[in-house]
Amino acid sequence: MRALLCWNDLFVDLPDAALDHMLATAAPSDYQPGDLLIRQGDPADGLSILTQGTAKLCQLTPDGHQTLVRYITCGQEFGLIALVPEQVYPLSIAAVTPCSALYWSGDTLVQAFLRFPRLGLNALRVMVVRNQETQLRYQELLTERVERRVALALLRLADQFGRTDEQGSILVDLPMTREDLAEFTGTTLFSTSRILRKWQLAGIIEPGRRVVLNDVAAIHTIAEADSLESGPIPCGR
Amino acid sequence: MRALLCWNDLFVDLPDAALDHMLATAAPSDYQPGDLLIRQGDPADGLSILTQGTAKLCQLTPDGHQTLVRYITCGQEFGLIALVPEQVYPLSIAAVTPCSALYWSGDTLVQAFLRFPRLGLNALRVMVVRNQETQLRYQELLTERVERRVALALLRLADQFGRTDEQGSILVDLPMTREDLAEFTGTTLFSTSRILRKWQLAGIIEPGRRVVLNDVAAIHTIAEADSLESGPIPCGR
DNA sequence: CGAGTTGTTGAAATGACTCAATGTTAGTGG
DNA sequence: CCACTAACATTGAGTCATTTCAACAACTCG
Repeated sequence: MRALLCWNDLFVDLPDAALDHMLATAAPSDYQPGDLLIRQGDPADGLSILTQGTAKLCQLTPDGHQTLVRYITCGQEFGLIALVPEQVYPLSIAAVTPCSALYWSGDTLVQAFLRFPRLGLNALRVMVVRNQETQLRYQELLTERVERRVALALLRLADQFGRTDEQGSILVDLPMTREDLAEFTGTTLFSTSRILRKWQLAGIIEPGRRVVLNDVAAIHTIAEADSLESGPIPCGR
Repeated sequence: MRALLCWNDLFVDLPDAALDHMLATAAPSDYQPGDLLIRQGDPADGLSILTQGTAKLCQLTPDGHQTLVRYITCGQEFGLIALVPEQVYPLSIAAVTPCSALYWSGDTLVQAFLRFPRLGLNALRVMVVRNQETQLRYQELLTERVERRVALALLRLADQFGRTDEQGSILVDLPMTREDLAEFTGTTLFSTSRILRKWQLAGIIEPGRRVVLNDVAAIHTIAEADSLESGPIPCGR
């Protein structure tokens, strides 16, 4: 169990006393697929760590647009915003597979942070890195076309959820609809469908609820350089 | 001088000893317009606080696209990434007006953070809030059209740099070209030019290197609801 | 005053979205 | 285990916002 905590950078290099304290003050809970671990708009009251399963972070814009911020898995924390007073969760988190989590209330946390300075430093590092990632995605959205963004998204998901098989193909082990992908990359389900289909015809991927990447190099190429337009598969045929 | 530190949420509620320690270990420096306070790609070696002037955070993408992340002014910190080992600055910071800054090296900082836990908590809060802002902008980019994004950008800049005059107009006191605005909102200088011109003809703003918002309410309307398309000014005429 | 930067504007090209119709898959209950 | 249903995926045609590119006008700063 203690090992579990160490999966998260939050708990790196903490004294045993701190880990014990954290474990002792944690409250466990379980969720079924579809359950909300966090509801957007609720007061941000605590931080959690996923100990099992996969969940997705969804954000609903004021005008009703749904966006998929990212997926989290075992060992990843959520709700750091509870460290800031008077805040509200800016997004919902929904279980994709059955999930378990450990929970700490905001007060417990602030106490722990003041008692174990290292914890604060770790949390800060986590947030700094996360913000950099957010910033990077922002930049991609700003400058890249849809096809490239989808490629980047698949690579990212492969990194997080990929299982390589004997043939070197990577299964992105995560049930995901075209619409999920669209919300994740900032496009429409029609566009993702078309793009995935094109890549399937090119033999680069096997589509389905769980995508298989047959030719990761090709996707890298798309993500970083030119699209397939100029390649062997004429567009729209 | 101590008051200066308190402008930043980093130093909220710190004991006097901590403030004194921070002041004692700070190194001051000055910059002329155009100077780089930080160069993208350099090793992230320290954190600073602007004590004077305005600077812009610019990020260059691998494919050579320039983006303008945000502006910072007096009291705002930059370089928190130096808290994470082995990092590189992900962006450049350039002085827009003459600037002064206080600087702390990464090592100094880590020591200070471990010695004054409250500092870590504060920094964490700053980063959590900043990440939320980044996330919000990401979402806007994902779901909003260019015109609305420009409106949102102007409102944000007015918030940060606005000086209200007798007539209730707001001067955004920040020299900014169309291209800056374009890099800031993720569009082209042509689009920002057209949009600003349209708003000028509608009497909503006075364009120039420093934009004046005559009718903030109208911009709010554009930012939140419908564009002017359906309004008194026919588009493209 | 003149050279370079910055801003404006039009026309054409286009990537992506919208919408509607149709096909496919997965999961449910008989 | 099969049939049925609802969710998901594909595809085409039409549209539109935005970009691109080119030409020119207006600043502004030595």
